[in-house]
Amino acid sequence: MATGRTHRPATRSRGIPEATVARLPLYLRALTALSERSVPTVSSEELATAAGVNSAKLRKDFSYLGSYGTRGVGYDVEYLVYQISRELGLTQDWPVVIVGIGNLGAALANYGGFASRGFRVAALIDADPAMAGKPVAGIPVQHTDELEKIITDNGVSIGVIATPAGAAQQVCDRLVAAGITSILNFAPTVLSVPDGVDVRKVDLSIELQILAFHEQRKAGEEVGAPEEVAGAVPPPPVAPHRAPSGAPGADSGRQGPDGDVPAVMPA
Amino acid sequence: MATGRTHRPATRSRGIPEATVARLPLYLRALTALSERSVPTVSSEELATAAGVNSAKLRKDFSYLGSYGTRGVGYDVEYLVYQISRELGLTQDWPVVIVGIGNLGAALANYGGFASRGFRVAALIDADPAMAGKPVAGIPVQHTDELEKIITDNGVSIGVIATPAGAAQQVCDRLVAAGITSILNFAPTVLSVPDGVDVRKVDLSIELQILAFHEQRKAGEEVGAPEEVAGAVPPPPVAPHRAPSGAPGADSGRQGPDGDVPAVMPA
DNA sequence: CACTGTGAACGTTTTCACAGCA
DNA sequence: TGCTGTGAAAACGTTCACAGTG
Repeated sequence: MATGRTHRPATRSRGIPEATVARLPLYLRALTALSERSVPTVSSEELATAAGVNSAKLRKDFSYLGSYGTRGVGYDVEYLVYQISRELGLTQDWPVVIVGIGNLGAALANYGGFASRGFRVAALIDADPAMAGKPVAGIPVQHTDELEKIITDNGVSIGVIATPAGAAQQVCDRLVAAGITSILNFAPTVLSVPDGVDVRKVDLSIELQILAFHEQRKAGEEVGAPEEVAGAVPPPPVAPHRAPSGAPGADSGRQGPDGDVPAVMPA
Repeated sequence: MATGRTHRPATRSRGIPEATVARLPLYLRALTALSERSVPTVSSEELATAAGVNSAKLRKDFSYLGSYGTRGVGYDVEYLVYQISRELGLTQDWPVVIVGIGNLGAALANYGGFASRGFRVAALIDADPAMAGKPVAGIPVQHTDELEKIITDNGVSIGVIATPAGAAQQVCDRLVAAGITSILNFAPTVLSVPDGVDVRKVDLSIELQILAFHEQRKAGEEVGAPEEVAGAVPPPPVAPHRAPSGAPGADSGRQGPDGDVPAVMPA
């Protein structure tokens, strides 16, 4: 999952559950595809399949938005596209700044999926003076010094952080001070932000680690017993006090420099 | 959240909850940072703060792994690093292939966070013959024709898909046929895979859409009433049958070509 | 009749609060 | 005393199953 919120505990008013909100973009994607193929209506069953969920869940989700379907028929594709877009706030366009134009930042700048939804890359910002002025995805990179001015002048409220981990909190603080209230963080760090600022994070290596966990499980099962993989390692029995110093493999491939830092490339 | 599983409904045996598994990498990252600063022990409170969760959750999570702490003291950093690494399967190294070497694929290939955990980029694969042989991040790109051979020869079980959406399912099928059992999907499509294959997805534009939703909420609240933003749009009252054709703004910025497809660049 | 919309059952995750131990 | 480990409660999310309706 890749999800770090910062939210008032109980959302007041006609609250749509977080889990539902997180699936709306999925439905929207599936609906957009249907719309392009000029399909006029879908059943919850069909749409659910296209979105990779089950139909009960989809219907429950839609029930939070209102009654947009027709019993016996299904949902009108165009109408639903519109309703979901509106609910997600995609009927307006959102200027976005990307900070940290390394490999990842550049990839994000070039990513077509942003523009096709309501997002517009308003500026690219990097700390490296040598990058200043260089165009990436047709947009000239600007220096970090300009950060506050860029945000104010363009009325930007969403920022993307693609810097190395070491720079992320500092960049975050400046973004927030400049008026940003939503942050998408690609740097492998926990950002601390004041109340009222939303942070979502995407951590590439975390996703792989979760896969590795399940992969390991599978490997274990193949052998037969769901037992600890035989010949693994002697886990220090009770008191772990001084145990670690000798824990075999504990330090194996864990090279010191590099550790957590690199987001992709020093920005 | 970026999360698409394919799992046996109820995990048998000493099952660690999915939610806990998803947080282990977070704890590991925080612990690794402490380890590098030679901090010997942490309390659940400190570690929780560093990982961005609350301490009750962290202690519950750890309780699924076993009793690795010392009451009145806390957790031994090195020992916990080892235990969590082992639980996640990071004490072995995992060869990984990346398919689709566009901007994003290249960024992933260069990403330091993979190597620093147990992951090794075993091969880069792209459909473009012109890319074949070109080194990216020091690794020569190989042509898709070699896909099956690469996977078999290297015993790869984890694949990363960074192709455009249109190619993703096809690539996925070949990966699975070749023996891959875990996939990290960056293409904005739902992949269908047989049982026993895990898929996790990361969709950059979905994350932004979720932020936009909350951002819109904030904007609405500022004005005062948690009511529908005034002067929004006339939602067709009851029967939505023919409504969409005229739904204002429904087709606003939604340019036809581009729609869902571009993962970043035609691989 | 085929479908949506939804209460109610169920399962999972989070949080609370405290007993138990070093 | 200061912490962990954990039952029990509460919150949240999913699934079931069917009543309601175009």
